[in-house]
Amino acid sequence: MTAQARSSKPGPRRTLTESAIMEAALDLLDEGGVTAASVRGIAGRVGVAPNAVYTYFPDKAAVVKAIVEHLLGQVDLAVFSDRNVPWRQRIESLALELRGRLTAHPGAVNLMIGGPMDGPRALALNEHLMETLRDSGLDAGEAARASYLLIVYVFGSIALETAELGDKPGASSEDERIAARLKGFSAIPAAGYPLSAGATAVMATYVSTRQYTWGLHRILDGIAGE
Amino acid sequence: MTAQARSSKPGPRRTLTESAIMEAALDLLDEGGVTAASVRGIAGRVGVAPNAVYTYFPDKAAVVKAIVEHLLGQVDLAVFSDRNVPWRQRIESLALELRGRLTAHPGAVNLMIGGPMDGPRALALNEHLMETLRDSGLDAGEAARASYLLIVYVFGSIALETAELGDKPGASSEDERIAARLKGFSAIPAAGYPLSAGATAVMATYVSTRQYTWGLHRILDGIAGE
DNA sequence: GCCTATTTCTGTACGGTGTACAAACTGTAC
DNA sequence: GTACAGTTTGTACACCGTACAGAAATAGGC
Repeated sequence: MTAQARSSKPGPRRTLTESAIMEAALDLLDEGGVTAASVRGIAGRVGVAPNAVYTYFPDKAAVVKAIVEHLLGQVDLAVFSDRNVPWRQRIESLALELRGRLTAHPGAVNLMIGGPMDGPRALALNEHLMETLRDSGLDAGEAARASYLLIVYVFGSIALETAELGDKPGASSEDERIAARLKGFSAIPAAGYPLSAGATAVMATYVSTRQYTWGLHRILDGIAGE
Repeated sequence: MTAQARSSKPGPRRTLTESAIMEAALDLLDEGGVTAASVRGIAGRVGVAPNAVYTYFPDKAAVVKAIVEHLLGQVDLAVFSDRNVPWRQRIESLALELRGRLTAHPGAVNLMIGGPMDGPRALALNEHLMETLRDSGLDAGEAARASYLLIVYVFGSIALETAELGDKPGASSEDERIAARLKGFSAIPAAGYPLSAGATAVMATYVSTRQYTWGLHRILDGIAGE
């Protein structure tokens, strides 16, 4: 409200910002998984004492929360609000976009599962999903349940797929993740792994976008076909 | 092979067993969540020095793994192998049984998500799911994908539902968990929460078995209806 | 009977974590 | 120049998982 609002505060030239901390944390998360993203590690990467972080965030959980919200914020919800596009296609786009954004940072996804997803971005995403489901002709109750189902599927699959690999650095692309997942499943033929008979094959399919999309279609079939 | 195989080893009278450690850990998990289930806490509950645990388990991860396998072992797979029962009904029973067993120990479920589920019991469960899906008339590839979808749903929903509450003690029954979940969502009317319009309502539905079953039916509809 | 081998448990310690507290520093405003 | 306020650091605490050496206790061989 006062006229003289600018960068005119006492104190030393600040070498730290919220975004610098978040970037460093996300880098560490991508490189070394959840174990690498310690407060000391974050501060060290920015070249600062560990406690300096607490000037900008009340605790480590707040840093995590900010990163999660940042990632969810990269999903442009406006694109999926076009009511000329059929609702199934809108949901599918959203699910694939979300998967793409989040599996690029497996370590961050691992952190999501631990804490509550109750930030503004997470709630907005939920809200949008509800809105789209309303266009499907479902009543409010069914739309709420379908939203639950879809959220479980989208986040559940990402969670299960990245949980095992979240702590291992360097497995960012889908191919690398599939390779890492297949390692240790000797019963699986090198090529065409989804067709193997045993449970090991199922474990291996966890990481394939193809399976993900198939499952999404089956869910949408189930929702629409009633 | 030798005839004199009995309890005839030197050493002091053991006050510790694998199962005593696992029981103490599970108790702490139920009471105080993952943070309470520390090695020091486990040992303290049994009345022993922390390092004594390492006589029976190589590390803490092994304790967790043993607990997970123990819980999965409580699910009697033989009951679901009756081929006279329709495959959909068999899968539904399995999913509900699993949910019941696991949501009784939210803290343990939280631990499951972190580590790989590659123990004998987990693989057997997978195998059984595959087998049942084969009876549905799907080919091997589709059965594998459907298995993926179902595993994601069953474990994903449990994971998402219990992640937030896993660290909070005393929320073991479904009613308590719903109450805890609803706390903080002021926009939700006290009764009939699934019908509220906003995303908060969807968040609240996470904990209801009704939603869980509804989603399961929609998935089975999607799988069967093609 | 003692002696010895073997197993279980304890004492202590190391490096790691998140974080609280007070002091030191660095800049702006008067 | 002096006072003030915001930023960063030094130090410390309680906790974590766990490695290592030694003590306690019991079995079998003589």
